Amino acid sequence: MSHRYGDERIVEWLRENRYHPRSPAHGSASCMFLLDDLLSANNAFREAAESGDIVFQEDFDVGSGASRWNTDLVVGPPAENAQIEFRGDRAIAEGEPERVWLAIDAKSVMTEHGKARRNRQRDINSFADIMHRHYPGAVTGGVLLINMAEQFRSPLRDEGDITEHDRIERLVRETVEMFRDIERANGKVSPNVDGVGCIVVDHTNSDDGSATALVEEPPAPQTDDMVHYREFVNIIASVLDNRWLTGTGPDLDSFAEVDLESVLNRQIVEVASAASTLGKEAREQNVSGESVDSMSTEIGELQAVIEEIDRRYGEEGQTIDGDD
DNA sequence: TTTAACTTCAGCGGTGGGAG
DNA sequence: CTCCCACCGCTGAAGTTAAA
Repeated sequence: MSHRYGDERIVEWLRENRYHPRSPAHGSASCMFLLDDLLSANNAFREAAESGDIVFQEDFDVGSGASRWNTDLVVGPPAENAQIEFRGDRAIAEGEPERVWLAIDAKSVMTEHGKARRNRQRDINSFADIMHRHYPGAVTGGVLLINMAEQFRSPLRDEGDITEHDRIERLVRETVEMFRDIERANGKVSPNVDGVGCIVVDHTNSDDGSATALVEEPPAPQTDDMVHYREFVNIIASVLDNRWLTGTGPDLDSFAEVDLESVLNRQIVEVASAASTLGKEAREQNVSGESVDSMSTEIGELQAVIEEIDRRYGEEGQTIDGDD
């Protein structure tokens, strides 16, 4: 049996459930489908999940005050005393993560596209920013459900008040472009989002819900587009793999076996993470020796990685062609 | 168990600025 | 002037958690 992707499954969900804008149910469904897609797309991710090295949690709270964010889905290594539970036939257990390796926010633009898309764009940017402030190396992604039906029955409007979307094709094309244009991290550790996937559907939300369909022809993203849902799955899986799952960390003995660039990136994440903890303690004027030690250790390991890169590929270690 | 209090969410509409 | 559209913050039902 071949894997069924989240874009098809969310359409089926819309057929079988009543969409309500005030409910987080559709967002939650999207996230679980994406989780299944990632488990299917990447062996290292699935193996880590099956062995319980990583767990997922929905509605995960990050930060406090103005930089508070409730994240739809996070994945990371489990906390020390976490209750871990495998449920159904999903290959990953649910539980409290110690750190965040992956964070996903699901959003939808079903009607009033012109206004809603701006709001969702802000949401995605601010989500990625806040997430990275608390978990510097977190891989972040947004799943966007975009409606292309010409008519839409909003449960928030009066009975019989059906919204007519004139020029819906243009609206959807511009909405997709807007999410494509959001700045990407491109595999680097950055405050930007790593990927955004747009799922375009035709959903009137009236009683004949059977009409709901996945839109695959333009203006829906095409297969090579980075906002195409399946491309998005690949991007997220790949960054996740490179940053957290490949190699064994900055262990000098294993340098020969792994890609030094991913070791370097990963160690920078460790330094940033330690700096985040130390900085917070400094702000609260309550610095622990443990945090200072940890910061020093991580910087030392970063130094070791840099030296190894220099030793292997630096000017001293190889014949330089030509003159200067 | 039921009920109440709280949080979250996409979308609604008032508003103001710019174009015609 | 009028018309249009983007911006911004508020809304209120669904869902969740806590209380009774």
